[in-house]
Amino acid sequence: MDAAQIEQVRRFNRTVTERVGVLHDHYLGRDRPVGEARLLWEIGEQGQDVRRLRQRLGLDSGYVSRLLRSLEADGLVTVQPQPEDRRVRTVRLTDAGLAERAALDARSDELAGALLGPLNTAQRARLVAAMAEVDRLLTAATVTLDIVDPHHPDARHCLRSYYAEIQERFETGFDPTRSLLPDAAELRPPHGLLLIARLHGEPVGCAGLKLPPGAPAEVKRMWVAPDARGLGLGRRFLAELEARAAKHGHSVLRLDTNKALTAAISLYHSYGFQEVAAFNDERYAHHWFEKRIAAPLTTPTQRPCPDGEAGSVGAGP
Amino acid sequence: MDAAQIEQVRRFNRTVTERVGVLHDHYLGRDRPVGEARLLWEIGEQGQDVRRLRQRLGLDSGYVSRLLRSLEADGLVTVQPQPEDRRVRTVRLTDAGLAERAALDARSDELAGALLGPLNTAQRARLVAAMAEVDRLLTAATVTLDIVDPHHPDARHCLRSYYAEIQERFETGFDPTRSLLPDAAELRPPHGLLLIARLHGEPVGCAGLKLPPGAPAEVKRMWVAPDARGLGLGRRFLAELEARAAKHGHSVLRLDTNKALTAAISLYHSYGFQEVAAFNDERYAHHWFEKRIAAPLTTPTQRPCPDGEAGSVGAGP
DNA sequence: CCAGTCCTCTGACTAGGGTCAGAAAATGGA
DNA sequence: TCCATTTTCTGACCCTAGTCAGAGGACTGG
Repeated sequence: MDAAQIEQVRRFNRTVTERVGVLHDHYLGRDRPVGEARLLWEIGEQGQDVRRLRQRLGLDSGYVSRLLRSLEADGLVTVQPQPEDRRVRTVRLTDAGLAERAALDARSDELAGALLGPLNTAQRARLVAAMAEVDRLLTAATVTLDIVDPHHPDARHCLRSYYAEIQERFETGFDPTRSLLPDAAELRPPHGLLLIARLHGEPVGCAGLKLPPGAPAEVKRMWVAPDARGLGLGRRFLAELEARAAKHGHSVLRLDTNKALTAAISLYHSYGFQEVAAFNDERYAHHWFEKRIAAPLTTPTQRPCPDGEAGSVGAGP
Repeated sequence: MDAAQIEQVRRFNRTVTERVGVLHDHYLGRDRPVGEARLLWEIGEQGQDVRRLRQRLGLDSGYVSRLLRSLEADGLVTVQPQPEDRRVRTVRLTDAGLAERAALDARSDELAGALLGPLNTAQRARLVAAMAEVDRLLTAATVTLDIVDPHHPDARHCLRSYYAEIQERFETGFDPTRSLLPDAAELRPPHGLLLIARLHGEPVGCAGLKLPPGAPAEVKRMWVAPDARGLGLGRRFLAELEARAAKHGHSVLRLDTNKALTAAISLYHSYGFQEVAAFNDERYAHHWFEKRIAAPLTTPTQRPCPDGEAGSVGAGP
């Protein structure tokens, strides 16, 4: 991270907050305070629990309540207790609310149009491409990795999605009972661990690590949600797992995988794994990989890793 | 401008306002209201007139005054009337103010670092490159073109800079008295016009157009400030002049230029000009160009123009 | 069935950021 | 000289966005 990079980022921040920020307030805050507009937007067409709204926007419960009352007074929303749990209340947009939200939507489009407007066709295409890149990388930077218990709801969500995906993608389908599935205890300290990637609090990927004493560490059940692919998450998982395996004194990391997972296979290659002979008799595996790993040097989360990127459905079941 | 582009711009806006915006307030608003911080920053190390501050930040005079008083109370600035015009007051940072500004600067660096921090080396490089592109194009989009009188201070500034630059770049130097200089009347309606490009209110380029009745329109004195090159301004000038010439009923646009201005020459080629035989005896010209132009179809400022980009020192004296 | 917890709401309060209408001083042109 | 204009300052306001401390209804485990 050199001074020129820092300088460029700062210039970017200035330009963007000026240009986008000003237009943002101008277009979106036209009739309605920004807080209400944000809330109206977040409620969505389906409606939302107040609790979730608070969580997603990171707002004080009192504040949300007040905003909702204001929207209710304008006839834009209705708030009703949930039948199953009458403490939780659900907000729904009325027809007027839906119309208002649509207007907001149109204004967001206008705003975007105002940014592109003064440019010619080629410049527009370049701007949009660069924005996509910035967007993708900034999003990637907000993904957090945490160790969670395999029974945590987020973990279960990811593992279920993982099984569903490989069941569909493996040529032979996938039957969990015929695979060498690690049970939860194997992915729970001290025998191993399970990482969950979260984006804005939502689980978007998982990766397990087995740490058998006296044997190579093993990557298991690496999966990245379709929405979160292209963010370099697979690589980041591998880097994190490698660092953690090293910290536990392992000098070899290995994994097996199915031939259908081509993106994962090329990730393993590019990340420095070597294909080796089968080291287990997993019936769904076609490839076995191994990588020698070094003693830990820097903190795991900050450690840079080699360049490149790859799809992210991952290490064998 | 299609729906997918709009959608991407909106996604960009969301991500950026979230990520940059949140960090911005977190880092910069730490001890001090954002308004004061902005002002402190804008005063700069040299000091500033209150009037200019107000102008540049687009703030109410009362508000600025209040902010200044608050900074003064904290011992960060001193405000003194200008000797020449005692209505205008000049703000200068005290030593404490300079220190505070430096601290602010450091925090801006931290902020930029926080954006890059979670990424690996390759990702950082890509993010910075994409940010530079977005920055450049958004900046380009904020440049305005206006017709001004050749005697307007901004026009004089550009023309002076233009002469200074060609004097330096022409192999033989440049002596205005030996060139076919159009006088001010030729670049003033109805005989012609002079466009000034402005970025944040500062003049950053000019381009003149002669509209002799019954003869081809002629581009004169096209110049773009060094800071503003690479924004596609040269091309934009040409497109604007072409549209205006067409609107005045001209069907040919021509210009002459010096061989030292290579970037300009390639711009003319790529914009669709054909090199032709000398149509005047300008002693500083080596190349003469001509382009057939069409009747106007759409509004001049929004009309898209062919792709590409080029440097922008321009059409002959 | 009851004690503790969860969820939402209410009232009271704050800071920031900004607008508006003059007032006062300085200047410039007729 | 006098009057209009420019520039800054002051006081009186406003709204938004939020925080904090309870109150009270609804649920849950023992």
